[in-house]
Amino acid sequence: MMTILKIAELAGVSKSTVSRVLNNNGYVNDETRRRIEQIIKDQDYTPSAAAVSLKKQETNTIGVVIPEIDNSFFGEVIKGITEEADKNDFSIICCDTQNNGERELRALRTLEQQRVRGVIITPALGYGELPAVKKLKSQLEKLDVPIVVVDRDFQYSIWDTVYYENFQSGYLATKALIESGNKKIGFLQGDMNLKIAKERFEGYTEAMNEAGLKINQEDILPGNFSVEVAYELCKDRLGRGELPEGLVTANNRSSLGFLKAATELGLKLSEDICVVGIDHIPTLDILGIPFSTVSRDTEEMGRNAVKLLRERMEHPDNARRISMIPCRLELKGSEKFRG
Amino acid sequence: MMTILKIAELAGVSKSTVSRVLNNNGYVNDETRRRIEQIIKDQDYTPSAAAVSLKKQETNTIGVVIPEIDNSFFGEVIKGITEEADKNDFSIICCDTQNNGERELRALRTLEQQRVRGVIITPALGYGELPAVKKLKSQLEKLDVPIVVVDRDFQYSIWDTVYYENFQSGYLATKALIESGNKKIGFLQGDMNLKIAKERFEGYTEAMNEAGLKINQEDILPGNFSVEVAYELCKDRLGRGELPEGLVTANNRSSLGFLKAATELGLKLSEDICVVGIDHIPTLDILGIPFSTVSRDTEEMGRNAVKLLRERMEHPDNARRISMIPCRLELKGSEKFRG
DNA sequence: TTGAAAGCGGTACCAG
DNA sequence: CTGGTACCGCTTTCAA
Repeated sequence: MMTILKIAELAGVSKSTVSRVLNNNGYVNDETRRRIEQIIKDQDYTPSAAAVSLKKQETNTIGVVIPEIDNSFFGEVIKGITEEADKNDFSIICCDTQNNGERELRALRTLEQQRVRGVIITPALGYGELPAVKKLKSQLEKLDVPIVVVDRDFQYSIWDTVYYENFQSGYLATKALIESGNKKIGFLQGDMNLKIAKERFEGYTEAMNEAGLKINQEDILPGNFSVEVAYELCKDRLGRGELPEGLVTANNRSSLGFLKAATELGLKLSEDICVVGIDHIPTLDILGIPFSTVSRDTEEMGRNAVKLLRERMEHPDNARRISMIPCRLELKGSEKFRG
Repeated sequence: MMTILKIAELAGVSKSTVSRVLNNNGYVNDETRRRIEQIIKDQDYTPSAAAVSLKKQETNTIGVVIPEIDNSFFGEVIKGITEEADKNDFSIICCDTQNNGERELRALRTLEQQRVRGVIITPALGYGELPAVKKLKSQLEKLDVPIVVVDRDFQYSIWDTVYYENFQSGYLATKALIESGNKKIGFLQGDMNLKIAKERFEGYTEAMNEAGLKINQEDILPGNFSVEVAYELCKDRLGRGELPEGLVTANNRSSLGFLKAATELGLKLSEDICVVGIDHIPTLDILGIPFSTVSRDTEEMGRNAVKLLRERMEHPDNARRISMIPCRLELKGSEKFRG
């Protein structure tokens, strides 16, 4: 393995000089510089990140802690993160927690060992219980580096956050159904331990109240953002009794669970039931399945997370910032009955 | 920041002793060990990966270079990788290339700086041209660490590989259509610069020949594994002339492009055309859309990649190994006409 | 059973 | 403009 010393010897200079060339600081004779650069290139030398970090007491690595890397939503977020990180010469250490709190804590420990320069995290689910929240919070604080929380805010969070207009998304989705003439409208909830789930639901409530519409308790389905539970709830509820005319689903997984149940029950969108989902589902768009949603720019969430991190590195004492990602209605027809 | 020295001082011993405790090697008095362990725990100390790597001349980091992190296929692969890496205390540095050869080379350079212990890579597309292949190959060789190539093998590759039964997948998909009574069967190709695309197509050819069926050139669509091109080709071909009875699509993206075109053209599966896709599409399964595929265990591909890497680390001189991921037919009905 | 010391590959200060 | 040197945090050998 090449080292700075070997390069120096090949060039007949000291390693100080090579270091100056590498970092492009301090004075170096033009001719010498060229010669050294040539040797570096010939030898295809690149300095050891470990040595640099150790000396500088600072890495160029940021840790990313994600709950479901196989969920396309997070795939898109990571795409945005890597894109922006690339631009700033940051490397990404990627940890998937599968929504498991213990794996999450282990991931943070790994990132601590790596002395990452900052952390981007979407907390695992299940932080309804106070002790777990506190544990997470103290782990994050202990890292003592900039933190950006993405998508899922949590109780007592004190960090920069890339957040979503959750209330607004629930509100707009509901309103779209109302304006299409639906009156009996239900809501398939997310995990109500999470703020994002509560806010989306509140948006729904607000829209209903505003329109003077009654909320039927049996049409409020207590999901948890997973496909499976959404499916079970819908299969049960939509299989009996008087159906709601319209339904708002709390996220992309919930939408899929609903669609699966509806398909199995033979319910047709815009004929038997109307629906607006929160979060788009790329595959449905590709298939041309008309599924109305409230959408957002997911990659932008990733890019903004890195930007917030960088700004925090530069200005540690600035006030906490929240990058609010807007929601936009994308109506495809499933919000209203046909004809 | 805590260091081993501070821990040593707190414990009233030398850092050598603390090191022995940390690494659990060498003799340490039981009482002393307990005391040190307690202090480590109290201080929540964890050693700096940079310092350890520098001294040991070895990291516990593996680099992952992926072409489309927002493709659920690769999301699943990464899930498998992180899962298995976790078990072995490896950290993952994750690079997304978006199928861009230059970003790929940049990624490898980053991994070189990081002195990763091994690399798992699915090469970007576009390695039809020899110079690009050679460049990639020499970059990989230069790293001088174990390499595992996943999914896309490439010319002159000399590394351990997690590969797929591509020929077999094309063969089985085609055979399923044939056995369901289809005779005029087309193939929507992948990027024929890639071996995986050629082999899938050869499987199709073989099955057709074996059955004594004629291949119509106009039903061979020159796709490139992307949704867009698949869509354009299908929209064009299926919009005119005598339709093929059956079609095999070369990967998940191709299948989506086909489905989009079919939907737009109003073609119904099992009524107007039959189809078997290579690679499953989770969303379709969830939706209960009957779409027959030849599938594989994607997460297993990721896990096996890490396993191959580990074995190569232990036995650098073993012969090259290929972990062949089997394909299995999952018929949902779209392979045959109804009634 | 423990400690002292060298050294991993860089950076940065200071002297020349 | 260049070189010598100390040091970052840790492991490992050697001596005690």
